[in-house]
Amino acid sequence: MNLKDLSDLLGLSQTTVSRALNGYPEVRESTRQKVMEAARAHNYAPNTRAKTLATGKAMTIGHVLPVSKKHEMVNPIFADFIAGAGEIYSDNGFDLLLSVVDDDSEEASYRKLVSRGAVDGIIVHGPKVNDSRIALLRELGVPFVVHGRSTEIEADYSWVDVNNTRAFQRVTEFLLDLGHRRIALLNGLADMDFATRRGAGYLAALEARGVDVDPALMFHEEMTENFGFETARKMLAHADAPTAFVVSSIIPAIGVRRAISDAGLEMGKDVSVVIHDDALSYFSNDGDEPAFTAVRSSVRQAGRHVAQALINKIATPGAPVHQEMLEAVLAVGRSTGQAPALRQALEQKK
Amino acid sequence: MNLKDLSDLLGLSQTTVSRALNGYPEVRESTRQKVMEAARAHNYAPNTRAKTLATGKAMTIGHVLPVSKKHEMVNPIFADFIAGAGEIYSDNGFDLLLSVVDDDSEEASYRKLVSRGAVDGIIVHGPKVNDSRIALLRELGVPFVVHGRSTEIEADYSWVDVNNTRAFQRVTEFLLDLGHRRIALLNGLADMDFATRRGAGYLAALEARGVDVDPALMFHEEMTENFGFETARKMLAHADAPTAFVVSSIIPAIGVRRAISDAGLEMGKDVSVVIHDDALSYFSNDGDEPAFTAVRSSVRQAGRHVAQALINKIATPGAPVHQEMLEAVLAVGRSTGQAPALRQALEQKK
DNA sequence: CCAATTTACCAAAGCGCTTTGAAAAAAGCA
DNA sequence: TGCTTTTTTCAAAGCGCTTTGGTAAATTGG
Repeated sequence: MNLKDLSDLLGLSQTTVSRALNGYPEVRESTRQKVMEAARAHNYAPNTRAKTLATGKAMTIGHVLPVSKKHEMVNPIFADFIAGAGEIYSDNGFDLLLSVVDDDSEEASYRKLVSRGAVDGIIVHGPKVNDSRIALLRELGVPFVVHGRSTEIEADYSWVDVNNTRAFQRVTEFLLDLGHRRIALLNGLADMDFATRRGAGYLAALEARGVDVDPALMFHEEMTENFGFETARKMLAHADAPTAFVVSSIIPAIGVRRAISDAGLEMGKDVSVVIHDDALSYFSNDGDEPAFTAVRSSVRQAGRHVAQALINKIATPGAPVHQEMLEAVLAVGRSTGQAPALRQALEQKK
Repeated sequence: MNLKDLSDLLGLSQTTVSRALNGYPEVRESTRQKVMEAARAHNYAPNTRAKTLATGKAMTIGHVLPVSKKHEMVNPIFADFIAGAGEIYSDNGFDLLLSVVDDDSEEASYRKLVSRGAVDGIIVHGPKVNDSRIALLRELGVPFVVHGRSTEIEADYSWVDVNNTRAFQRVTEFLLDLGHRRIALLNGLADMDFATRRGAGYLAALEARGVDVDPALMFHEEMTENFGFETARKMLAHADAPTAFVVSSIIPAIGVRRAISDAGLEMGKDVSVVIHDDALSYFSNDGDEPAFTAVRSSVRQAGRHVAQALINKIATPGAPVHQEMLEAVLAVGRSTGQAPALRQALEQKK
C-alpha cells in the first residue's frame, strides 16, 4: 500500500492525502478524518526512503560503535546509553542508525555516513584526549553532540558530560577523610578523555592534602572485571598494599571485590573501595545501603540529554552550542570504612 | 556532491558514472578508472535514500530493543550481540536500524518498520514461549531470523539458538556428580523461551538421577546482579540451604558470589556455582582456570551467525529456513567442588 | 570496402513521496 | 444576481539515484 493506492482508493489526489496525513491546514476536517481512517485501516505508513528523499531530511541519527577485533571489547555502558537516547528518538520520530566499525576505520565511517546523506546528525561516543573526530565533524558540517568532552580541543562544540574531575576529587577526599593514605586508582585507558579528568581529580585531592602521589598505584586499562581482579590481587599481595581503591566503573570494581575476598580480607573494613557508578540497569547499586560507595550518574539519563540536544541542534541550525555538565551524586555504601591504621590508632585511645 | 555534479564534472552521463561505480561491464576500463578516481577525490558516495528508493532495497536490518519504562532493564547481552551482527552488516554493506520501543508497543513497532519500508529484514531478540512476533512477521512477509526459538510455535521459521536444554542438563549433572543434591536454579523470567528450556534441562538431570525436585529452589526473575545476591542471601540463611546454584548468567552469578562471601562461606568449597556464560567482553570468564564453572557460548558469535543467516535469506527469498543449533562448551572453573556432605563422608573414610 | 556485430555511451523513465503553483468549488458581500 | 474572496482540491515538478531502451562509434568478417 503506497500513497497512490491509497489516494486512488479514496478518490482523492496524492497531494490531498499527503497533506491530510501530515496535518496541513488546507484540507477539510471531514476529508482528513476519512483519510486518517483509511490509512489506519490499510496499515499505510509513508515509505521512509521516499519521504526522506523528498524532504531532504534523513530523520536518522548516526551512532558509531567502534569495535576492536583485537581485544574484542564492547563498551558496556553502550546499551544503557542507547536505551536512553532511543527513547528520545522514538518520541521525535527519528531513527537510530548504528554503525559497527573496526576502530581503525572509524573516521572513514563518519565520512561515509555524511556523504551518503544517511544521517542528519551524529553522536560521538567515548571521546579521547584531543579527539580528531571533532575537527572532522566540523569540517563535514554535520550536527553532532559529544558524550563527554575532549581536552585540548579549543573549538566550541556541543557536549554533555559528567563532572568527572569533581567526582573523583570528592571520592578521593572522602577516602582521605577516612584516614586512607595509600589509595590506588584503577582508571580507564589513558587516552580516554574521561580517564584523564578522573585522574586529575584524584591527583588534585591528594595534592590538596599533601599526600604523596605514588605512580605505582595508578593504573590505566580497559575496564573489564579481570582488570580489577588482577590489579587488586597483585596490589594486595604487596607488603605496602593500598588500603583503598578508587575504581572507574562498577565492572572492574567487581573484580576488585573478588580479589579482596580471595585474599581473605573484608571490603569496607580491611580495604575500602569507591567507584564511579554509571547506574547500569543490571547492576543496581542503589537502595538504602548500596554495595559500593559511589559517585553515581546515570548513563541512560545522559543518553536522553545528548539525544535531545542533538535533535534541538538539527531543528535550529543557527543555535549556539549546547554544553551541559551533569553532576554525579556521592552515595555512601558498604564498601568504605576507616583506614586500618586510623582504626587501630582510635582503638588504642580507648 | 551528487551524481549529477560528478558526471557534469567528468563530461559523462549519469548513467555511465553510475555504471562505472557499480561495476557494470558496459563501460570502458579507462573510463571506470577516471570515474573511480574522481569519486574518491571529491568524496562522493551515492545518496543512500535515493539509491534505496531506486533499487527498492533498503539495505538495512531492523533490530527492536524493547525497553520497559517500568523496570528500566536493558538486556546486557544486547551490546555484544549487536557488535557481532554489526561486523557482518559492515562487510555486506547493510545498515543497522535500531528501534528502541516501550515493550507494550513492540508489535506496532514491527508493523511500522515494515510498512514504512525501512528495513529488508528483522532480527527477533529474546523470544518468549509462544511468541506472537513470529506469526506477525510471517504475516507481514518480511524476512526475519530469531535469536533463540519459541516453544509451542509449530510453524517453520529461521532461528539460531544455543542448546539450552542440553547445556543446563550437563551442568546440573556435573553438580550431581559432585554429590550435590539441593541445587538451586536462578533462571530468567518465566515467559522467556530460553528460561523454559534451561529449566527443562535442569529438571531432566534431576529426574534422571531420581533426585526430588523442590520448587522452592527454582527462581525466575530478571537477571540482575541484585536478583542473584538477594536470592542467594535468603537461601543461604535457610537451615536447609542449597549446596549449589545453577545460574542463568554471569551477572546474577556475581550477586550469588557476593552473597556467599557475605555469609562467610567460600565459593567452590562450601557452595558451588555453575553458570551459563555468554562470554560478555567485559566479563572474561576464561583462561586456564575461569572464576566460574560454566557452559559457555559466545553471544557475539551468535550475533554473527544470525546476521549472516538473515542476509542470506534476503538474498535468496525462496531458500529453506535456516535453523542452527550452537552447542555450549562446559569449562570447569574454580566455583565448583564436591558437596560438603560428600566431602565429609570421604574425609571420614580416611 | 561495406554490412553485421560488438562496444561505449546516453536520454529519459521511474522509485514514492512532498510541495509549488494553479484551478475549481464554495462562501461572502453588495 | 454577479463579483470577490476564501476554501478545498489537483496536476506536475523534483528529491538523487538505477535501469531500460536506445544510438553512435568502433570492430569484425566476408
